[in-house]
Amino acid sequence: MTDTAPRPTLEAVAARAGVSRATVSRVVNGGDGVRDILVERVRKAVEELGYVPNQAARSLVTRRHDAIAVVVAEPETRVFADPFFALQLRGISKELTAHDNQLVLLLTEGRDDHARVGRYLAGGHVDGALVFSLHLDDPLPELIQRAGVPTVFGGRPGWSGDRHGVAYVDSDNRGGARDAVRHLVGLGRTRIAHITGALDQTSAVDRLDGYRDVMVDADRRLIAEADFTPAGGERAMRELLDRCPDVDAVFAANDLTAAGALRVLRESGRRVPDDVAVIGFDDMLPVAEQTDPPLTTVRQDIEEMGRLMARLLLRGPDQGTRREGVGGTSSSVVLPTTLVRRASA
Amino acid sequence: MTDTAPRPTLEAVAARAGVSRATVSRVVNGGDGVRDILVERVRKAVEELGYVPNQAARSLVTRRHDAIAVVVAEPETRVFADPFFALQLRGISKELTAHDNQLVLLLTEGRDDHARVGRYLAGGHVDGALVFSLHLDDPLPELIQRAGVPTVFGGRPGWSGDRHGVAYVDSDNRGGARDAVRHLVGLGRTRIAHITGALDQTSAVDRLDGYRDVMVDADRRLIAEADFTPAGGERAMRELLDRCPDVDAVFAANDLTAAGALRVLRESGRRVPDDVAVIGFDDMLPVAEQTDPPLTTVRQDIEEMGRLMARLLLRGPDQGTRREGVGGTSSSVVLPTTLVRRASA
DNA sequence: CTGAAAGCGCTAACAC
DNA sequence: GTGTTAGCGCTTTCAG
Repeated sequence: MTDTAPRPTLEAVAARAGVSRATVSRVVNGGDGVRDILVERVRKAVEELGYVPNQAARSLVTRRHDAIAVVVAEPETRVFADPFFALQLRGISKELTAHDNQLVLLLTEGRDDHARVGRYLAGGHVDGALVFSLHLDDPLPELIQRAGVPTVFGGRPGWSGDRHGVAYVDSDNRGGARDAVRHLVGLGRTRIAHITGALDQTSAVDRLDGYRDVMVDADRRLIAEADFTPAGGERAMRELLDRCPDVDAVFAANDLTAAGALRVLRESGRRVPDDVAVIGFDDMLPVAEQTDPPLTTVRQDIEEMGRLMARLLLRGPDQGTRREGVGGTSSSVVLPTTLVRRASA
Repeated sequence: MTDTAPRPTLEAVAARAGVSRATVSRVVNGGDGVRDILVERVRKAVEELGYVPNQAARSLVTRRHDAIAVVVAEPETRVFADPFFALQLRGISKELTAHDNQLVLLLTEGRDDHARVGRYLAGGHVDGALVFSLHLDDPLPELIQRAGVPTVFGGRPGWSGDRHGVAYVDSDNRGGARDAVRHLVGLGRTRIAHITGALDQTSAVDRLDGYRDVMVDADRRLIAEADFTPAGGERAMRELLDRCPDVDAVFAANDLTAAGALRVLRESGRRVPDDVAVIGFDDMLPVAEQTDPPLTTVRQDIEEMGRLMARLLLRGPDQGTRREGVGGTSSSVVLPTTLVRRASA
């Protein structure tokens, strides 16, 4: 578990190149202000010896780590049941790699883990953190703020009294929801229902708000609460059918939920989209394309969200739009969504 | 991006507790051989100062990092389209956390990334690596071996001439496939087809072998090659229907493929399982439970695979079953699979 | 433009 | 048991 072969040090390279350690260091770190001849000699020595800088030693003096933590709160299995997380990670990874940063993944399962993560972040092991805060009452954001690590959140954090200058990247959930519902309206539907997501997550709340924006004085019975799962979607759809048999369209908070609704609709003998039009959210391919009929849905560019989070963090908190001041700056970003038309609406 | 507040050092704690740095160090690292009174005093000082050890300084001298790299080769989007990866990661994370190790995630997208990963691993930043080698011709394993980092592979690595003593964790793909096909046979089916996965991955090859184990002299036309995707499944199913209209069962290399096959079967007017029984592989819940009818499939415990990989790595290469010798030891593990019966077969 | 020297914060012998 | 001491490998003033 320890290093096997004793790796060459700066010293060794210096000796071989016939220069001082300082010079080698300079060359290794960008090599400005060193004569070309020496640069060449050092490069050669590095090559021959297979020298790789010792990051620990470097960090010790620079106090930087070129590493950022990605914290994923994972109380539910749900997030693992969809590729959301993986895609976001991919975007993050790409951006970090481009900036020579490492990605330290911190998965939390429960209360105990919060403390662990807090400690780790406070321990100054990383230069920043990317945090996915899934629930309104999540204690993590608080802990992290206290750890004093530059942070960007994935998805609008929902803690009460939004702190000043929290940086986050989110999809335009509300706008996307509006587009979906407007599309339904454009189809001539009048009894448009909404199956919500888990309302302790801002994305669910925002999508509900978007629905309400369009359906200003909608029948309250047209709103059924679910939790982003297929099972929840089925349950909600049954309720809906029960309360409002005349429903002619459903906007579900995500694709999984929509898939559940679809199934219940079919069972009940309704044809989609003829009798009831259905729209989902996410455009989670393996789900949206496989349903019967394929799902019309609101797409968000998940990978891009990840990339942006990383970019925002690496750029640092000082480059926001507003002037620095109380509470810092930290511009946040909200990405647009697009409606993807398939057969269900 | 740098540390903000100057954190207290061992020195500071020592001063406050009125002891030497060495004593504080001892207490911090397990505190054996220190008088209880002093332990107490040190603990208090640590608490009051909010002392957290500087990992860089520690690594510099111990040459350990308490960090392992997880390398995921990602040439295809496929892997991201299913929760496989996330589940495995979760298992790994749990085990590492339990042993106070950090998880450094390395995602590779293409050729350039290989070099980067190789350099990182060779750089001695981590104590070991967990590698998901997806394709037979993947250059990564080679690179990694050369880097001289203890490594455990996820899935049997497929490079020609299997090197001595490569540690890996895999599912019993072959056995699982056998179970599936036997189940089909038990159902009285005689024209049992197989839709393969991408045959440049050992899992696909092993599943095909399992099929052949049971269908010893099967009609060759009953085997159609696909690539683990739903689209591939559709294509293969069409071929199959074309070549052998009398097919009465299909064992697909994974659930996604099975889902595609299911769709084509329905289109063609076949009833499942009455006319054609279908079995998948993976038990990828969001897919297997959502198909119509729900999929009978071979389940593998993915999270456990991840956990085992980490355990194997942390335990070190010296504790294998065999004696140490040329090529080391490194016991590998193959996990059993179980058949999950749903409606499709 | 280059080298010498002083640590970064910690652990691990080795004395006491 | 506890303290003293010598680095781990690197960056970075500061001289030259």
